[in-house]
Amino acid sequence: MAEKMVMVDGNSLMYRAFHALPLLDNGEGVYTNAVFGFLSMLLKVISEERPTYCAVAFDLHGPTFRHEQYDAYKAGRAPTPDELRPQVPLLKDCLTQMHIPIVSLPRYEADDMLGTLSRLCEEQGIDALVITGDRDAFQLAGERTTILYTKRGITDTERVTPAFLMEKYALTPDQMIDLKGLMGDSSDNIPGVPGVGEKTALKLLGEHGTLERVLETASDSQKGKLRERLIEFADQARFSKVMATVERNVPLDIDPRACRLHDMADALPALEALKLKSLAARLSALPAELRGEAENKPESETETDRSWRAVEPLPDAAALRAWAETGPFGQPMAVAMGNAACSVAFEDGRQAGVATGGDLLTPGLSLEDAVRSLARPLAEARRVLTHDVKALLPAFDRHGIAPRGAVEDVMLAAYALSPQRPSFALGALLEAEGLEPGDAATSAARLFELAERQAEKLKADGLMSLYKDIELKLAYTLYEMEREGFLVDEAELKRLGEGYAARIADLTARIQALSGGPININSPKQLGELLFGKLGLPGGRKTATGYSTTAEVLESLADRHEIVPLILEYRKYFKLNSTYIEALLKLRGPDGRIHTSFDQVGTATGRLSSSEPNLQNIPVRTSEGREIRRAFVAREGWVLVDADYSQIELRVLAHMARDPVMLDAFRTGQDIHQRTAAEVYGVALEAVTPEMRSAAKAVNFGIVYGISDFGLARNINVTRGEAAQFIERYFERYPYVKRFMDAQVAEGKAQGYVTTLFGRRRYLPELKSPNYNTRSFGERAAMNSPIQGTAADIIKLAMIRASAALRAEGLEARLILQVHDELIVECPEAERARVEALLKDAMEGAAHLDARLVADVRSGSNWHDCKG
DNA sequence: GTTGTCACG
DNA sequence: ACGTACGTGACAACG
Repeated sequence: MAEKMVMVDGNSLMYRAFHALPLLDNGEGVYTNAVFGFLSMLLKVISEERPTYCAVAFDLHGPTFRHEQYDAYKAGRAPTPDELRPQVPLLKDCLTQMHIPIVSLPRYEADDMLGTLSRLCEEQGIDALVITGDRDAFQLAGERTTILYTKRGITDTERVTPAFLMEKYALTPDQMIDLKGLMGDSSDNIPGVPGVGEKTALKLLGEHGTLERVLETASDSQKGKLRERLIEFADQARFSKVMATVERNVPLDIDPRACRLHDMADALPALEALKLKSLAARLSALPAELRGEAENKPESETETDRSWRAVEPLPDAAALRAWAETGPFGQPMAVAMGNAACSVAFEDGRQAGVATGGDLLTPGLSLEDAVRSLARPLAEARRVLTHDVKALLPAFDRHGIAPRGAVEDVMLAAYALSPQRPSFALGALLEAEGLEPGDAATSAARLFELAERQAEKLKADGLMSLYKDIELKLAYTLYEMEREGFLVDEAELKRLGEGYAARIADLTARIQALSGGPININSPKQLGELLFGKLGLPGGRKTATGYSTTAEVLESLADRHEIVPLILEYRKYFKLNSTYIEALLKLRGPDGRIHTSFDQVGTATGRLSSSEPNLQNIPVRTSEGREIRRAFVAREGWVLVDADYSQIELRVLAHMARDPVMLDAFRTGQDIHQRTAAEVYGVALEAVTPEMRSAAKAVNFGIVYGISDFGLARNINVTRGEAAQFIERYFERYPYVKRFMDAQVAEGKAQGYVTTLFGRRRYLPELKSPNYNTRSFGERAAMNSPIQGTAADIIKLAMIRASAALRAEGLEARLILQVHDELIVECPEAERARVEALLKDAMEGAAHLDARLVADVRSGSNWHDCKG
């Protein structure tokens, strides 16, 4: 049977309890009726439902994301009665004593927190029971989520499930939102459509399914007063639906599994102090396992805290080996290893460290020596702590070391905790956790302490899974990809290079002739002087040092002088030759393959980067550049299988914003840019012209980047005013997207960071900057990072899945490259069909979004031919 | 080492 | 009144 979690809307249940019971007091004028009613109900549910986990969510006062746009909201809310208000802290104190987590987040309602917690439960296979007197929560009902709705008082309850809703209203949980959007809700000050009540709304939804469809079809399928109202109040209805939608992606720092019931009896003194004796008795009467006594503690409290004692630097390799292999204090228990140092810890808590490699404290001991010396403890230790495990794996491989114990990586942990650090060097990470970095050996020994401190933070911030299930696992896959490399056809590369060189020589001669003197075309300074000085072309001063000569500027001047197109062409070929042909030839290894390095801790958003060479920016956009991909080949008898996600960022956006229009476009397999054009221009899909689609596509990109009218205007060559109108129209058609973007910025400001679907954080101090530009940048990053970062999380999961699946199937196929939304596998011709299917499945199944993931797969003998 | 430019998603 | 699309890495030029 699945585990169960009980989660309570604290404000709602307290309010119900307060009104259901007479004003009890403890004999000293302290009212306790709401506390009593609340806890009474909670104990009853716990004893009947026998949950493993429990949490209570409270609203904080002040405006919330969902209602802040609507001034009337605050006015409509009845003030908390004077007799109730002081009971809130009393109750919270009791809950704290019972070790039941209290969940609160500024600017979010309890509903949103419960929506998020129940979603987390669903994802982790936990049944959720939501206790609330708020019908808004009905939309949360699902396969694993049941609402225990307190109808009147606190004893009269209803179990609300999807089946219940279907029977009672003939609606799905999602349609409950549409219902409220149409009929409104006076208690929440949601306007809905005037004149449309429950009856009419149910009838309309029965006919058309969604609020959007009801409104779209109103002019055709309705008549009279209703038709007019639906048309007149369409926007109000859409807005009402937005307000009625419970947010299920609130950035909670708490995980269901951290809410395990334990030691509830600790609250007995607090209950007795409030003279709530009968509650105390009922609590004591609960079966011990429900009170969570003994072994039932949450993970964080069951793990034994090890304290690592004195560091004893070792003199040399021989001594290290002696320590490691004979173990003067017993068997090694853990080994800590970085690029410049390693240390060994023993059962009795003693440990020793030694430096290796570059900053030699121990002359003559290389990383290689250290790994060899430590082969046995590395293989057998219960725990191997590393700094940058990917960099250590080659040495592990060379010495046949496959650790039996858990391998950890403090660098990856640090990245999960906070991706933008000045340095990921071990010393810097120690300092970041308040530890003194010493010499290399001392630092290595302190890896133990560092890892403990990081683990606490990872748990507290809900980042443990991101670190262990994504980053740590991915490091191995990346190592294999780097080792595998990408075969490059040298002859093809040289052939292409000769062609480019000829074009460059020809263009250089013609440009020199036209310029009337020698000029280094690669010098922006000389080029600016020629174009805007000698030739007198109109140049807008753009850079700090002189005229701008970017392709954008030159293109606008292309018709003014015949030299300009030649310069553009020269630039293109020069770039291709120097950055790609020449660099790739230099970096080809003895095996004829290019082994890029993936940086796993280099970006602010969670993406990877690639360097020496960067294989993530091999040309593709122009046909001349794309030719370079012909040189990236599969070995004889093998093929490349290349799969890329279709519109992953917009799908992520549709999912995170839960935008019904965008989700509909993806669910029905529409061309998303075409659909956007139809929405924004207000025309039928078939009436969208290529120009309209192209503009809409630019807006979609802009949205993902954190749009500004200026940026959009520059990109699609319209005035700023026109761009602003475009954006306004867009947000009218996609109000959920608007709400999502506003929420990201607000959340970033309130918390200091924004998060991806998998909890990855990006801290954005820029949001608090007094400087407009800095702050604006922060706002755009707040909108973009959750999207770009979630897409990055997803493809990382896909890589782990694909790599594991290839191995499990016993295939020779190997993943060799990732380009943000694209994965490339090299495999024997005979495996092609299986690999194509496997790769597609691994990518599409990496996450379950409301807009499902789609990956397009192609194969060929070279990278160029893998494109349609 | 910084700047300008341009390749990619 | 301000001045920007998000995220990267590599090259040549120039101080």
